[in-house]
Amino acid sequence: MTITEASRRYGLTPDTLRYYERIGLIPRVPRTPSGRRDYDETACGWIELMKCMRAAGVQIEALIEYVRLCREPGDTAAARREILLSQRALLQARVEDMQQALRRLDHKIALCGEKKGPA
Amino acid sequence: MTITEASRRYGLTPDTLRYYERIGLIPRVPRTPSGRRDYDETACGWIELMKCMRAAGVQIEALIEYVRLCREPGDTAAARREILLSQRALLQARVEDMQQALRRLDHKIALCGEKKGPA
DNA sequence: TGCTTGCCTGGAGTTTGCTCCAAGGTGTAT
DNA sequence: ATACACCTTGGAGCAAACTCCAGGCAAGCA
Repeated sequence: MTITEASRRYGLTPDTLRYYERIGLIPRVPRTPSGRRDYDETACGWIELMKCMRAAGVQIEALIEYVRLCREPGDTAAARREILLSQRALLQARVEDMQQALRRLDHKIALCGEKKGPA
Repeated sequence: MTITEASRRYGLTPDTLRYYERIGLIPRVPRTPSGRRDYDETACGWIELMKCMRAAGVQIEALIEYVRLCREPGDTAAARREILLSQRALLQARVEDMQQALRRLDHKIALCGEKKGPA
């Protein structure tokens, strides 16, 4: 699969896919003999995972470290688990912030015409 | 209340408070005769609201427009309601993205040692 | 009166995460 | 064979949201 096909499949631009690979957010994608990227199922799986994580706002640095650990030989399960747990906690906290803001918005929507202050 | 006191109260830096005022994210804060900011309850209310909204990732541009409508004379309730509703929808969508990522993280945490791929 | 600390403004610098561009190679169709 | 579309890399440019800084005023105090 070419970079343009992969970009359409996941709704990311070719530039973004090249950028993700360059910074190590996804592992190196296999190339054709002439040097062009040829996305296979594994490469697509990484894109899909990272699209999901980035849409949720997970820190790129943590994801890069996770990918690095996946490529490293030996048992990196504990270190990877650590990253996943810490990012899970951050995400959970952000969901709670957002739910608080949602309640607040609902409140303001309900009494919208009544006053113009911050309350 | 001085800017430093207000910044401590809300966990934002004085620079950030000045920045928020400069761009219109909060209305102009009253000054002492010598020109220093003197945060009253209304100003604090705005800070608290914006801290909540920004922590949730609500777009600054939308918030600035909301503040502008609050200061404008006349009935701006409908326009303000529109902003609140659209930002509510965006927030809701982002919460769902994050919950999807949370489920995915939980899945990966559960089978962490098993393999090193994206799945 | 001078020292230190805090605040003011306008503007420049930083970080993150893309996004665009130039120069050049490749592959297919006419 | 020669357009033309698509791909490559390295590097520059950009927008958002701060964050920092210089130069200067003001307030409390030894």
